[in-house]
Amino acid sequence: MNQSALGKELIGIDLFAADLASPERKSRSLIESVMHRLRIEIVQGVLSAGSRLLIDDLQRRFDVSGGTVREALSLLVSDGLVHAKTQRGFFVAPMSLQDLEGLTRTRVALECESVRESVKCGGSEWESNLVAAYSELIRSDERVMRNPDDEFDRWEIANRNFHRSLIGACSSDWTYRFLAVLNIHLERYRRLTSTRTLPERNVHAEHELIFQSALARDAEQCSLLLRQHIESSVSVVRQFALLR
Amino acid sequence: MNQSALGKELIGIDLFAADLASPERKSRSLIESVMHRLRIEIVQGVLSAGSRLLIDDLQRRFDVSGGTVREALSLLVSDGLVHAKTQRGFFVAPMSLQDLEGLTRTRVALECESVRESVKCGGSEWESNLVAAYSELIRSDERVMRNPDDEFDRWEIANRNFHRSLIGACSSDWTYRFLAVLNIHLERYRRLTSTRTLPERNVHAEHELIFQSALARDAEQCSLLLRQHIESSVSVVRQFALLR
DNA sequence: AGGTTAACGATAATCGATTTTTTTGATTTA
DNA sequence: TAAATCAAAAAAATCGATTATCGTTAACCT
Repeated sequence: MNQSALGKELIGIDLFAADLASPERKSRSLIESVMHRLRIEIVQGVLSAGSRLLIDDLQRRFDVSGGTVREALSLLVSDGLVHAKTQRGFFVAPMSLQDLEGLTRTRVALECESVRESVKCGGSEWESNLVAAYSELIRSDERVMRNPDDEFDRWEIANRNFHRSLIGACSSDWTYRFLAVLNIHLERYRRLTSTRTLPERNVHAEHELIFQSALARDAEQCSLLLRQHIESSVSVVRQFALLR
Repeated sequence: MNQSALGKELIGIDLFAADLASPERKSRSLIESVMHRLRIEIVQGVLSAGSRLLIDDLQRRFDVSGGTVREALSLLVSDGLVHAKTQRGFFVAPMSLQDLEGLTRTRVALECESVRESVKCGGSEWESNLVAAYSELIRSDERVMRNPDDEFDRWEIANRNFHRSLIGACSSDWTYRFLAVLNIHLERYRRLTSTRTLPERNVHAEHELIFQSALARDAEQCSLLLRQHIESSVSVVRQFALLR
């Protein structure tokens, strides 16, 4: 990665959406630990969208003081998973079809523009990273076909890495940051479609076309395919008719 | 505005970058008040980029408890003005040329894509809002020529409103949110070019062309002009050669 | 009955003190 | 000299208790 540090040691928004539960995420403080646990519970839907986050409850549940809970929640406001209203507490960010569409449109804007730039100005390092990420994704594709339950999480990581390396050449820390936020929210919607079965539509084929157009340095084509790829994954979720 | 509430009452990121000091910003809690004051000091450079934010100092300076300061700082992590590192405190977000470029690239991606959509699908409401915002901007242009010092802040607001109404038809809450974050950071860079004199290059003419192409429903042209407009405003700041 | 106020329980906000952790600077050791 | 050690000093993290605010219900008045 040619990126600057992007403050791996900074706390706040989560840059590694997919591997939420990865083991090496050792928390160095109670605040961080509570923040992390809350994030998982929100993304997984244990704490349901829109519901209130009562300090007292959480304080008891996590066996920490109120202040610690409040600070963890305040930090979670960063990635928009938690909303805060003055004098009336914290809430899990609500979900809605409108929100999902906004999420997607914004992702399209950022990711498609970035891939255009990357394809144009990506060097050999970008190219080899991309190739590596793609072949890892294919391998993961096969594995996940064989036994979906065990491999799904790893497939998601491979998928995310592929998307990241597509835009790896040109995007800024800010773009990364925002895409990370969008991703963690999108993951929340994906988990709503409970069944972790692999999508019926041929994601695999879509990836292949995107990959090839990137290598062929066809920026416009690549961007277009990527847009369709992203947008079509919405319609899958949309079928579940989220209310509001 | 056709937007959903976008939680005006939510605290966290600041959606009204320009009118930081506007009077009706009554804070309903100490946390909010401290957060607000800190935000102003950071954007204005009173607290310099990269510097440490010591709890003890701030606690004394604002005459509140440490916990209150910590929570205010944690909330400021949302809009990236404050960085937090576990067990070693809070910092003012650093500034660098690279950061400025990333900020700009990301803004271009979001704003240009949004304007494309808006120009395509904007209805009469969008159009009349745009016309209103533009004419207000012209009026502000004139006023600010006459006496720059007094009117500058108001011009910035008019300018921001013009940009917002350009993309008003189609963009999502997420896009708004991100653009607000980018804007407040860009404002920090603008203030670095101390002199609040109006830009030499003809911003006025650029705005006019953008406005006209929007009304003419020439999405591509409008997007292109907007891109150039945004990018050229960077080079102004760039001259000041921020180090690091 | 309709609306206003009063009181109370629940919850958020805030503080001051205490405990950990990091940083610093002097001293020792290889 | 450079690295390692260790003991304050500084700062962050955390807690438990207190205070302020909100929402709801009950009493009250015309």
